[in-house]
Order: sequence, then structure tokens, then C-alpha cells
Amino acid sequence: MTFKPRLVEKRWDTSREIELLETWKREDLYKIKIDPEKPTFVIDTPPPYMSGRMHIGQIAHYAQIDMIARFFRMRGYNVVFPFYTDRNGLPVEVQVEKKYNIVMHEVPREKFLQLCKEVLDSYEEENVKIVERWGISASYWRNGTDSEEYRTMTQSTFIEMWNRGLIYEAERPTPWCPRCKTALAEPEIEYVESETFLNYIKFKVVETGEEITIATTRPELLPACVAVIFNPQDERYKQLSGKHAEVPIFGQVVPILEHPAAKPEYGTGLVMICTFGDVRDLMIVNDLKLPIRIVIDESGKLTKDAGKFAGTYILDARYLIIEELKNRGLLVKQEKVKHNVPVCWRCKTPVEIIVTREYFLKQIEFKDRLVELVRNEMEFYPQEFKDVLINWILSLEFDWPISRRRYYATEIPIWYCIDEDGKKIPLVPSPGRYYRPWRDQPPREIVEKCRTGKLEGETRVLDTWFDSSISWMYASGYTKPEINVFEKVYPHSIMRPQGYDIIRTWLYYSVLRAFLLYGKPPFRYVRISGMGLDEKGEAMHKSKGNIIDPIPPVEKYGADAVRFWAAAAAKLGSDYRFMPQLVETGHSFVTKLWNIARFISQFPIILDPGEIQLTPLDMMFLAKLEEVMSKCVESYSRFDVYEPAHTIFDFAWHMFADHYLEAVKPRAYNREGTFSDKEQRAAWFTLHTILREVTKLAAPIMPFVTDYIWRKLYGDTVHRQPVREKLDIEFDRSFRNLIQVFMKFNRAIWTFKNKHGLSLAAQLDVTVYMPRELEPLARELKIMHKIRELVPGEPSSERNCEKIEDSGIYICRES
RNA sequence: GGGCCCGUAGUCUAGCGGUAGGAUGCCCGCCUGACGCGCGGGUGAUCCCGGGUUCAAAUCCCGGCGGGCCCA
Repeated sequence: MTFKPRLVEKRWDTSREIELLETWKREDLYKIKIDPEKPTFVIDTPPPYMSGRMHIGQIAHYAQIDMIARFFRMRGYNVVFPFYTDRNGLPVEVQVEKKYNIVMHEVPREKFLQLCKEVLDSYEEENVKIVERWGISASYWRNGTDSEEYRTMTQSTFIEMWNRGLIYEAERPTPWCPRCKTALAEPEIEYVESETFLNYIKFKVVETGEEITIATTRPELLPACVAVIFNPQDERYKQLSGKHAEVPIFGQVVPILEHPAAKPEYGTGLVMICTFGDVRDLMIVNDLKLPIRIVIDESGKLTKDAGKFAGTYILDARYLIIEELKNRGLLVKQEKVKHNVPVCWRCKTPVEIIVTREYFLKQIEFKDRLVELVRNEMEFYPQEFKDVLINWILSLEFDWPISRRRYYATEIPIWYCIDEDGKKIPLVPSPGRYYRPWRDQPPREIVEKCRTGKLEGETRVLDTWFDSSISWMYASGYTKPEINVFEKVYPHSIMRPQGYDIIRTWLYYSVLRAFLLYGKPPFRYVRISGMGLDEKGEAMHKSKGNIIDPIPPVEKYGADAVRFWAAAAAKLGSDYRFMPQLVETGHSFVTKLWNIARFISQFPIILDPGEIQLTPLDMMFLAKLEEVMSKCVESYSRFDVYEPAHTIFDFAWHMFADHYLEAVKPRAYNREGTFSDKEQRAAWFTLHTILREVTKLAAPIMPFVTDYIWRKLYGDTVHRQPVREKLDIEFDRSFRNLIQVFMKFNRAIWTFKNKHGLSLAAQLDVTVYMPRELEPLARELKIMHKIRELVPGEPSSERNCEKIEDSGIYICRES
């Protein structure tokens, strides 16, 4: 019998990946098809934001998610794995403003929206191509978060919450970005360390005329100063308690009070409280019931209450006021200090707290119940991140301000009826349609409700997290009758994959919204991944210029290789660095798999266990294979791809290829007829069984080479094969325990031959003693290594023998 | 200032109470019936530091130091 491999080429040609992509597309392999007989699994894919070309870390995350999707398909699930994009909100607006050097509020609204759309579209086209090239098997949904379809859903949930009294409008101090001219919620504030001056300024005590010195980093807020405080423990100022101070330049008289928030060691221990320098001021003002003086307006300029400084920007005012204090001899000294400044997360402008009228979604009164929900009804992988979310919920202080004075976002669906007294009464339409009150005529139901007939549409929009926080509904086909699995899957069969960086935003808001809408969590499973880092282990930032493009490595090594890196680089939850070395390892592994398959492809496919007689060697590896199968299934099921990647790599390469293939060759070829037909067929059976299972297990990670091999050898596609955790044949699995000793024996012989300048194929004209436990394998070991005599046990004398360390193996020349 | 996580060979990591295992890199050798993107061997870690518990600690406890994230 002559054997000819059915895989001819010596190595895998990555250009085949392109052909396979076309094949998959032609065969509609990843179209969402819902078979009512099967369980359904929904992936709440993170919609990526289209304000730039995605970097390799982001794509790697989608590749990981894809591996999970592919695995669940092979486990017999209908998998809903959409890919659509996030296109709402500040980032694109800021980008358009910069690109065209315009200010949003000074450009016609329609025109501005058009510019945003163009930018978003161009990036979307580019990114969708990248995602496809990486072999990510998601269904592309053209309708992103700015589509009528999505926004209708957002508005409908708004209306639902409005009708249930969960949304209210209030005028209150709120964090505000003076550049974007909009309110910000707690997670939209970042802190950056910066250096500034701590200014020591003289105040006068009204009652005694003495001078006191307070220290502040915000002298421009002097006109908004409403009190001076010191710590109750601070003996230096006890006698000031209850007296009053006169604010320099502006002359208002404010009380001097005791409050624990003042730190005695900071500055002079005397602190001025202004409305509002920061969140702490806000708390103290509430605490001590102080009046409010507004000196900063929506643009970050001082108001008329700032007297002659009215109309100047904050930083200019700071300079001018310092100058004036100096001239009047009221500035004692300036000290350089480092402190954390709250800034807008998108444009990095320092945040101010100003009093504005905004819509709020209630959250504070539900904190405890939200924590319960997270604790009891959601599973986190890895688990540690559950605490991060719970800690965030517990730290919340205010309700969620959801209105934004921006353009590119979902409109707040409200019209105001202006009554006889000029009062505005908000009216909300029925859910189910997309409303643009700034532009559209009010619907009839609204007109009918307004007696005066004087209607005004709301011009504000919603925080983009109000949109993204219901992505789980969108992904579950809430708006798509053709998919229509929402009732079936919500919330137990939905999985949210995301990075730990957006736990307090995307994840938290999703939980809040689901709780308010349904009283349940948004999904049961949360998969938290780390951040993609550059080669040095640093986060990739455009400004840092260390962005790694996702395409060049694919062109050089193929998508399978790069996906191997994406899977194997770091365990779930840890940051993953880009490592060209590991991509190369992935590439070598692809070649290895290819050559394993090529070797095996020369032997007939035997799948019927009736015509074979397994040897202990076969059983040892089949049992080991089962261990690998169950380990991979178990870890994939926990949304982990790191462990399968390493497990498959180790087994396929360093056990199966290095040891089984070498050991089984004499039997698979059986040129001398040493083995029976049934034994020879058992070799073929084992080879193909292991190859098939390994190919299937590796298919989610390396979908290209595995599918090519499968199609060539076994027909159909690997991606529709069932993945199992054990084999359905009977055999003695206890041989598995011999595998380590077996491998040690092989290495010992190979090393011996190597050391003595013998070819590995050379006859070994010696007597080898081996540990007794290897006896069942003796026959094949002897033939494999061409050993003249192989004896269990130890030699009677070690003379003429070479003892191989720690192995119980002796190689002896007979005297 | 507070909270959470983490510190094991150059790099990535396993082990989480009993002689520290692998991958990759580096060095040496080999050429064997799929694979040089191959095979074998070697080198390389006082398991961040200090103290405690224990017959025994990388592993448990305490205190530092260093890194990351979050909150003030």
C-alpha cells in the first residue's frame, strides 16, 4: 500500500484566508438563523465608536468575542452575534469641530449633523473591512446607534420611564463642560494632575478688624465666596467661630464657620467656600445651608456678579484678580502645588459646577436594590470585577443628568405647551416612533393636549449612555421581528463582553436601565477583558503616536496567527500586550497544524471503531485527548480563550506531534507487516480522531486553517461540527497516566542517540532497561526507537550501563 | 488621603502549604518516513523586600516598596 498526502503543499498559504472569507460569505455561514429547536445565545457586542480607525487592541477584543461566538455555534446554539457601531454623542462632535475649526452652536444644526454623519460613515466603512478580514463572524447591522431604528427604541424607553415618573427636571448645580456647553454625569468626569498656584490671600475679620489669611487655588471664585471654614479641631481659629469675614476686592461679608472638611494642614487651615469650586463646595453648601452666588456662566465666563470682571474667561479672571490683589497688598504669597483637576472626559476642559436646569433619571433611591441585583443575579468572568461595579454603585451621589445641549444624539421626545401664563408644560408622545422635536411638527396627540396651541419642541438631546445602556435589547432583536428572540433570551441567555474601563458607564447604566424597565438585570453573564497595550505595555493613544494598526500583522502572518496572539496573550481580565513574537508563534502553530494534517492526510479515514484494535499507545493518547476536550469546553464555556489556546497548543504540538506521531509511524505504515491489520487501522483511526477533535477545538481561535483542513479531508465545514467533551467509544482510559513517563523515555533515547552521533533512525544495538510501568508500551517503543532489546526493570549490574537521570532508564552494552 | 487588583527566569505565565513547571528568547548539537515556521539538549527565578505562623511558605498572616485601576 502506498500513501499519498491529500494536502500537498508543504505549508499553509495565508492567501487562502481570502478565498475562505469569500466561501463563508457565499455559504452564508454566519447569517443569524434561529432554529426554534435549539437554545439561543445572544452576545451584546460592544458597538465600537466610529471616530477613528480601530487599533489592534480593540480588534483583538472582537476576535476574542468571535471565538466565543464560534464555540457556542459548535455547541449547538443559535448564536446572535451582531456587529453595529456606536455613532452618538460628543466624540464625533468634538472631532468635527476640530476638523473644520467650527463651534457647534454657531453652525446650523442640520449642517452640523451632516458633517458628523460623513465622518462616521467613512470610519465605519474602513472598520467593517478590518473586522471582516480578521475573520470575525458577526452579522453586520448597518443600523448603528444613530439610526431611526435604534433611536426609536431609545426614545420609547425614555417615554416609558417618563410615564412611570422616573425622570424629572430640576434646576441644580451640575458638573458642566464650558467648552462643550453641556451637563456631564459622574463617569464623564476624569481627573488629571496639574500644577497650579496656591494663593494666600488676606481677608479682614469684620468684628475685630484683624487680618486672616486663606489659601485657594481658585481666586477667580472670590466673588462667589459664601463662607470661610476651618476644622473644629483646629485650635488656632477657635476665636473666629461665628464671626464674619470681608472678602477682598468684592467686599461681601461672609460667616466664618467650623466644618470637618477643612484640613488644618492644607494652606493656612482656613478655606473659602464658593458656589461652586468643586463637588466638595457643593456638599458643604448643602450641609451648612449657605446661599448660592453664581459667578460662572455656561461658557465659562464670569457673570455680572463678578463686578468689573464680568465677561472675562475663568483663566483671565484668575490672572486679573491676582494682579489686583498684588496691587492692593492682599496677596501674601504663592506656592506651587500639584492637584487633581476634574476635566471633561472628551475634550479635557476643566469642569465647572454650574446651576442649570436638566432632566435627571432617578438612581440614588435604587442603589441598594441595584447592588442586590448585581450580587445575586449576574455572573462575572472573572469574578473580581463584580466588586468594582458594586463599589461604583455605592459611591454614586447624584441622580443621572441625562439631558445634553448637543446635536448629534437622540433627541429628547418632549414638546412644551406654553399656557396662558407663559408656563411651559412638558408633553410626551406615545412610544414607537422616532421624534425630532427641534425640527418636526408635533404629532396630533400632542397638539390635542395643548389648549393654547402654542407648542415648542425640546432642543436638547440625551446622554449617549442613555442609548448604549439598552444595547442588550437591540442585540436581542427587540427591534427586529425577523430575529425576535428577546422574550426567549432575556436576561438569562445574554452575554455582555466588555473592557474593565467602562464598568462604571456602559455596564452600570445597562444594569440601571434594565432594572428600571424590567426589574431584572440586563443579562446574566458579563465577560470582562483587559486593555490592549502596545509592545512596551503602554495604552495606545493617538496623541502618543503608538497606535498599532490591525492590518499589517495580518498581511504578514495571516489572521489565524494574529488571532492566536489575541487568544493566548493574557488570561481573561488581564491587559494584553501586542507581542510580535507571539504572533510568530501563532504562525508557526498554523504551519504545525497544517503539517500534522498533511501527514495524517496520507492515511485512510477510519471512523468505525469496529474494525480496529487499539494499542495501549492509542488509548493513552485518546484518553489524554479527552482531557484536553473537556478542559477546552469547560473554559470556552466560561468565555475564556486563553486556556484553550494554550491547552491545544501544548497538546497538539508537544504531545501529539512530537510523541504520538513519531511512535505510531511504524504501525501506520506497517511496511514489514509487524502489526495486524486491525492494529494498523487503529493507528489510522487514532490519528484521524485526534486530528478531527483538535481541529474542531482550535477552529474558534484559528478559523481559517482549520476550516481548510476540514473541508479538504472530511468535507463540509468545521464550523458546523459539534464540539464534544468526550469521545463516544469504549477503551481503557487509565493508560493516560503513562504519558509523562512515555515522553520522558522518548526524550532519553533521542538524547542518547544524539549524544553518540547516531541518527534517530539508526538501529540501537544495546539493551535498554525501562521502568516496569511502561511494559504495556514495550512492543511499540522497541520498534519506534529500533532498540535491539528492551527489558522492564533494572539491570543486575550497572557496569557497561549509562543511567539516564530521574527516568529509571539504563542503556547497556552487553559484555 | 481611602478602596480594589497585581508583583515567579529577558518576556508571557502555571503552581496557591510539602524538592518552582511550561512557553518564548538565548547558547550547543542533530538531520530522523509531515513540518528548519523542524528535533533533542543546555542556560536562565535568593518566587519584590522585611517580619510572623508552621516540622515545612512562592503559597497563609502582618508591615513596607513598586505597578495598575477606581474613588476622594
